[in-house]
Amino acid sequence: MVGLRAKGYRLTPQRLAVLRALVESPHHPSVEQIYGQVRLEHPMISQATVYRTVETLKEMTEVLELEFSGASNRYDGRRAEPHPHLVCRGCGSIQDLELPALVREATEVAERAGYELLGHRLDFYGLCPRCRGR
Amino acid sequence: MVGLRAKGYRLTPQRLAVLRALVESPHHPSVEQIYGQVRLEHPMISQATVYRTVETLKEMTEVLELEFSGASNRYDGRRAEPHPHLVCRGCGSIQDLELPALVREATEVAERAGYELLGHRLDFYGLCPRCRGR
DNA sequence: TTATCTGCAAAATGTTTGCATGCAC
DNA sequence: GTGCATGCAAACATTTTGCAGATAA
Repeated sequence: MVGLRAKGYRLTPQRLAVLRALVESPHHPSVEQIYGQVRLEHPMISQATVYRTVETLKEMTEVLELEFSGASNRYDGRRAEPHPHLVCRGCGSIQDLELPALVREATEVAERAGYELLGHRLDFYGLCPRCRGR
Repeated sequence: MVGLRAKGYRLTPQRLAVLRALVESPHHPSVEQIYGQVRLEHPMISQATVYRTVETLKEMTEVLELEFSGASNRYDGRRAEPHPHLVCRGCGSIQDLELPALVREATEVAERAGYELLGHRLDFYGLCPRCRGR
């Protein structure tokens, strides 16, 4: 699964648990949330291990990291290639968007500028329908 | 200038200096860099004041903040509305992009999802022409 | 067997805050 | 004169790291 072994990494129970938590959640969880989930079955795991595993998976391009300076980073274990998101400033929820034309067009522009493109961030911040009501 | 006074804020030398540093730099400086610049003329200013001023200007929609979790946030005092950027992972340089059609289209999509839109982030990460050579 | 991984605690980083003093108005 | 702003240092939040013991291969 995901080829940790194939790439020379050891397949530890902790890594499997973090990976499962990431793949099973559609909510773009933070390390804190992954930690809480994983601890249900691995009470002895440490946050440091979660941080390290997430970093490893990021290097393997198996998760996508969304950085937030004021708050915790969030992780997408379901779609590791960069893609657009809707981020609610009220409740912190994050949902995926499908905008393939946008991504394609944007990518072309960046490359035309002479950049070797490594990734992108196409995120929209606002209030989700639920949070608008308050 | 910029109407700090008009909005009920006091016009202090520190605030003016930070504002000037922001408007004069096209490099999307960090607080650290603004601090270094401002200190040339105000040796007694503190970093806390720069942080507080930048926060104030952000609330006034006079600067745009670009968050980076691993590194310092960067600030654009020349164009406060959200707009696309090219960010070099090698040297950290940031340059503005003009993609009005992209922004318009993207905005429509987000609003169609029922969001009250507050801002967005359309950034591209890669290696600039200079850094590609290394 | 052995190099990698883990848990723990401490450190590092960027940012925010409390408080006494200073200054814009 | 009054209250907002500043400087300083301490507090904060998140993430990273050093190290000794554990474990996958």
